[in-house]
Amino acid sequence: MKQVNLPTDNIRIPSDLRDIEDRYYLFGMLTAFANRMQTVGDNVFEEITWKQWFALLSASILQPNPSVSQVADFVGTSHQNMKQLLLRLQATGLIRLEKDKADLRRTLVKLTPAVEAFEQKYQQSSSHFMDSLFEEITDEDLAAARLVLDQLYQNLRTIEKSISQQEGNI
Amino acid sequence: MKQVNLPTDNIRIPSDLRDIEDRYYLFGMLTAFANRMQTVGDNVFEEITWKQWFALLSASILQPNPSVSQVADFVGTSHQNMKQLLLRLQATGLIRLEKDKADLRRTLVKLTPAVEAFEQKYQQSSSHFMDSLFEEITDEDLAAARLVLDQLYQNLRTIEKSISQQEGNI
DNA sequence: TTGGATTAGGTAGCAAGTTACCTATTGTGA
DNA sequence: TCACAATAGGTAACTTGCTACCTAATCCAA
Repeated sequence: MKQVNLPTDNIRIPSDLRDIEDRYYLFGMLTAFANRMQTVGDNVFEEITWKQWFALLSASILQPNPSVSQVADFVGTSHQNMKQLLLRLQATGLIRLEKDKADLRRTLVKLTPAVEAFEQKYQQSSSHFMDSLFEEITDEDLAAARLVLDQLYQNLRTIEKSISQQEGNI
Repeated sequence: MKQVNLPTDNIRIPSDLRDIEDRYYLFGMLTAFANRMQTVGDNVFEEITWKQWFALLSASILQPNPSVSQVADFVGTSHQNMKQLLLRLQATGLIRLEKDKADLRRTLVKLTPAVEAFEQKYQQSSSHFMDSLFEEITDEDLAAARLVLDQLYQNLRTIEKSISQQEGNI
């Protein structure tokens, strides 16, 4: 049990909570971060939301020609949700959804040339945003945090798989 | 630091995640983790969702008598959203929403005695879940990751405030 | 003490997420 | 080759999240 400083400005933390376990603290921190990240991130771009930007980034990482489900898996959401999100993204003209002629089940996510202009438009502001977000965090800190999060994510995937196997057995 | 370029149709994409800048990697990891955490977490409890559990935990941390907005701020969501979530939580009987007689604007979040039985019911499975999630992560790792996430969260709050100030000036 | 600022919350509309269950296509082994 | 499993996605109903904008209660300073 260690000392905990809960990250809130306008909420007084009762002293009996100093003993929260680090694991739960990390947990709450990740949840609150994800929640607030959406709010803040939606202010970075005019045309698209923060989640749409992350789907766009993911699709670009997975080029060439990822399917809807591949992007969904990369982002960590269901294919149903990703499809809806990608349809909205397609409406902005940044991507194009195309049936794969080689496998009629798949829908491919293709980036359009509009992405280049989009990227140029936000190059400065997005890198400024990243600089602000990672201010005072060194490369060493980052690398250390990355190791822990990698392990955490791997463990989560393991749990996820054991759950879906259980359900498959019913 | 490597440059991240959002690709157009004719730009080659790094196929390996290790080529991505650490900051973007951490970013994507946090997002994917939060997404998958909801899916996995919803399997931990029968009666309530993962988000509802986190709201319940937050309300218990903020006792005595936090308001809806205080819980919302702690969790990192809007008060409108938190109110809806707490209404569903109230329907399960674990909390009670009450007008504050001393300040008629506020709605207080009170835990009911049912929480105790709830905690007992899930004591084993939830601690087993935590053990699985943090497997092979040492206390030192945890502490290191926590320092980074604390700084990251603090930076995010700073950006959040500068945004709301900008909007206030319009 | 009154009038403006602040704070708490309500309403509405939409984006993003889930599970459950369905169809269609593709892959595979007897 | 043909039945069946696996894969990709569609539909529906629901929870969780947001912003914009509203009212009501409280606070505070002239």
